[in-house]
Amino acid sequence: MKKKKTEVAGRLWVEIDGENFLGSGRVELLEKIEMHGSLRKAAISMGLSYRKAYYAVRSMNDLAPDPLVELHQGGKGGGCAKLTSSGRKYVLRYREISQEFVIFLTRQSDVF
Amino acid sequence: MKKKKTEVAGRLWVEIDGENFLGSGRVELLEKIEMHGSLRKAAISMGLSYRKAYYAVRSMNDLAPDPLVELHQGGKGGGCAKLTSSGRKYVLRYREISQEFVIFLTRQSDVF
DNA sequence: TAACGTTATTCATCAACAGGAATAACGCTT
DNA sequence: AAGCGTTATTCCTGTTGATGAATAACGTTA
Repeated sequence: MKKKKTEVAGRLWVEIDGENFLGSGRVELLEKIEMHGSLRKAAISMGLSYRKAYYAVRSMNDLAPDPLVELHQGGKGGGCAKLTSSGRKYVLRYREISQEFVIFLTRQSDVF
Repeated sequence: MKKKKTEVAGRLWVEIDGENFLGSGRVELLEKIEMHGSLRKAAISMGLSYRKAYYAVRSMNDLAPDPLVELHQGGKGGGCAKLTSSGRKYVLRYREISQEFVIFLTRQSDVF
């Protein structure tokens, strides 16, 4: 008989007023935006369609009290996307709870 | 400005060999099976199609070392479905980690 | 052996989602 | 004023998943 590997898995996200606000995908997108300074390049770099990325940013900005991303069209380079300080804070906070979650899952897996 | 309610949410499940084994829906199904002694009645009672419930039981029995549910067709009453002692143990274990998870989420929400 | 209510399985259909294509809008640069 | 590369938006289409319908298989009971 084959040895079976059992583990407790899960997903974690943040809701505002019951709506999806932040998950691992969106956080990764925010990180890529900071890295590239462009929404289009950020989307492409993580294999995401531009449209989906755009709607994600729209949704985050609409839900939060302050926008996480500033979008500028036109101008030098055609436009740009910048993470606000508020956006950076959310990324940091999400990374923290994400790490706690990994620890939680590991502990639960051990005693299953 | 409207007050916004922010909270950390999540889903939890158990995998065996990387495949979905137990989640909240399946556990509820197991409880209903124990309650009704019939897979069909269990499915209907929780607004699930019989087929989906059947495949769920199939999947669980196939993945675990021992079956969680015994299915008998024909005979008195047309057939029956019974939770095994192994199945009962999984339900209990899942309830435990599920409670821990609620505590975890509450704590994370408080400090977000 | 006919009836019964369940388990077991296949099929067709419909809706929701994902994704790409195409294009407009924008503002700085030259 | 033309060019550039981005942001902003609409449209269409293929795919996938969910769902119900229909029916076979089964074994006890009367």
